[in-house]
Amino acid sequence: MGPVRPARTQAERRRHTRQALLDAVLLQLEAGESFDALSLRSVARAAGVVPTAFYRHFESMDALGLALVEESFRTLRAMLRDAREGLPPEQVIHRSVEILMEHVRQHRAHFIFVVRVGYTGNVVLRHAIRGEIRLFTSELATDLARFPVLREWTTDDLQMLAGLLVNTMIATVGATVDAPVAAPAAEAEIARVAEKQLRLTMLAVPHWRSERSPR
Amino acid sequence: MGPVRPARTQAERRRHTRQALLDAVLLQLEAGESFDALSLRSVARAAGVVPTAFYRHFESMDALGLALVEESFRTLRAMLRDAREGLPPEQVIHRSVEILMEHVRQHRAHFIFVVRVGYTGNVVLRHAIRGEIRLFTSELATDLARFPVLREWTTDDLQMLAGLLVNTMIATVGATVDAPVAAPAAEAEIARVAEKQLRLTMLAVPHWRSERSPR
DNA sequence: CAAGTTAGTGGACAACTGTTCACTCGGTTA
DNA sequence: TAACCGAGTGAACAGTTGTCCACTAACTTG
Repeated sequence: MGPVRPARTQAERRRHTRQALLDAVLLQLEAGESFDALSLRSVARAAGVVPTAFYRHFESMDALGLALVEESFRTLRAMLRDAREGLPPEQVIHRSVEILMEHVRQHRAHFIFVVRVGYTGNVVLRHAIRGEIRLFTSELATDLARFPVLREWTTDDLQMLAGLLVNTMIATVGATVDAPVAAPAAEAEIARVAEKQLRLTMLAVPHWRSERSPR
Repeated sequence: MGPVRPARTQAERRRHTRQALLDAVLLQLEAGESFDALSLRSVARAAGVVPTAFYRHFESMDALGLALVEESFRTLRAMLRDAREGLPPEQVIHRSVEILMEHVRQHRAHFIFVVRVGYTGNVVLRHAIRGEIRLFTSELATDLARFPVLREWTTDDLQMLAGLLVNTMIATVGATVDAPVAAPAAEAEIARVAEKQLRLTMLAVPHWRSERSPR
């Protein structure tokens, strides 16, 4: 069965174990562990590496967590990009939910990480994630501004609307990753509700009058 | 300064330490710790009791957590009750948000517990909390059914709407307990956004046509 | 008041934790 | 090729953890 050490160059080897550490955490999260309950040692062990080797890559579990925040939000932004283009103006909502569910299925661990750790006790990670979510919301607000109905909305109102939509998304993701893996019926039900909620929200848009610019 | 052992009867004494254990957890949560990172020993220590005494009251940290779920949702239901009565039909929304913020201020630890642990790795606690939230949502749906505009809505649609409102509440609570304690400006801003979001949501209500009963 | 019950004690246990240190040994570079 | 560098090793550390056990002493009950 040949040598099992495929990483030849030193840089390759480094990248490889680093990723093994990150993946080890994601795997344990997916298995139901809580991030703050993970020990450096268990992570190293799961990555097939001795505890001391951990420090060659991250100075602490927090640092590793921050790396995961980056990695996860790369995924989230890719999703937003997918949603941005190729959205038939009718059924924007239906397609958006489809795209969301699709991404959750494909990057389950990343979404679990964001949705779980974003509410954890760990202050530094929680704030990092909440900050990224704020950014994410702002990006969505900018996207929304392109819709004709929303063209005259104030930035403040757009943020408020984007926040509402993101809340719904987060709750949807939370429900999805909580449901058993690959349970199409449960997923479909969750998607159905999410779609209704988004439809209802958007239904209000034409009737909104901001207090701030009441003209 | 007299004797510091005010619990005379055995039952009193028991109740007293039990509550001390619960409060110790709430306090540590409020201080930023994660529930799954709390150790039985640290809790006992903070309650001023030896580790073995813990077992006289709870067989595990999970059991203690479940007790906290109960305690917390007693608070939440009290809030719902407060909101149910004495809501001037105009400004229902404004008052609801006020009541919510008021309760969060007064029972901060309980809300922190629900909002944090409801997303934690700990499966049994997470499910317990999510179950309670579902119940809570259903109660809200029932309440909503009393509003004239919603009288003809299907139960399914009412649940969907209640879910949307509860999502907004949860997000609002999350933001509030994340903000520094007693920061009126930050709180006011959060309340302002929440109110807008609820207003927007309710704005859609008169225009909603369910797919299911399209008459 | 004597016997019984029980909340809380204190010591011990093996297991696990984060971090340190001196080390090996293969890829990199001068 | 020789010196170097750095990813990963392995042993050791002091501290903490959950749980077990025999114990005490104060409240309760016959």
